Amino acid sequence: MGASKTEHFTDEQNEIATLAKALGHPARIAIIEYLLSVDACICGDIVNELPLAQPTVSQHLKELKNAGLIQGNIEGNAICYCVNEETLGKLNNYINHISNKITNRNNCC
Amino acid sequence: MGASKTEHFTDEQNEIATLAKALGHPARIAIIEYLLSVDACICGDIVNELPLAQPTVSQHLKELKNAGLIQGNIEGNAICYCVNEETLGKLNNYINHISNKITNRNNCC
DNA sequence: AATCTTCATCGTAATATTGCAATATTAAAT
DNA sequence: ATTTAATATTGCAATATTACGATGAAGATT
Repeated sequence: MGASKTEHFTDEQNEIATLAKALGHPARIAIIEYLLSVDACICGDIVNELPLAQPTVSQHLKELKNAGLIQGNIEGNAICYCVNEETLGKLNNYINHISNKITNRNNCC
Repeated sequence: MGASKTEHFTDEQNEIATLAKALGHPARIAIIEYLLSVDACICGDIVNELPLAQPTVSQHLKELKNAGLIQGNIEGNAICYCVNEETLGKLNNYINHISNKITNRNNCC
């Protein structure tokens, strides 16, 4: 198949899965880290930071954008990118939430 | 291609991407949520909780296991599953960490 | 021993992802 | 107007993922 049966799951489950999936590639993790490391919006030069060809980087940026994890602003010739605080915060809240639920009361594992 | 160029990224980037990828499917989010909701190790019956066939669930469990997000203990005929606190904690720490880095100082976005 | 239960694995089809070369687009610079 | 620079899109090949029926393996039940 290859297509997920998203209709059988809750909106939240699908939403979180989409965010996690968007972060499920080292290049995209690297992009997020880079955007955060410069602590500002980045116009261009993301391609130079990654060991991947320009179309590949562009594709990864697109996926991060689709998931809402980054935003891009057209700045004349270039495009300024930055991390979307709200979306990353949503994922953060979720992971925090489920992490706090772990108790492993009867720890068979 | 279809294969990620993992060798060009740091161990941490690859590790986090692997964890995120493992959570990048609603069924696997549902599995984690279910394991946490019962607040215990679950022997079997995960298949009954999901709208997917048994081999499919087994496959998803395998991926979660490979990523280290869950553990499975053989309990006679059945297998007891529970969430691996350490691994989920690692992802939680990471997301917390990068979330805290957001400042969007010159907010062009 | 034969059967049932539980879970994993195999095989396979459908689809998605990854990566890049080639090309297109758009705005700035000349 | 041409050229340059930055990014997106297209098209394609290689590989991965998702899903499930069929089958296998191993302990439990009868």
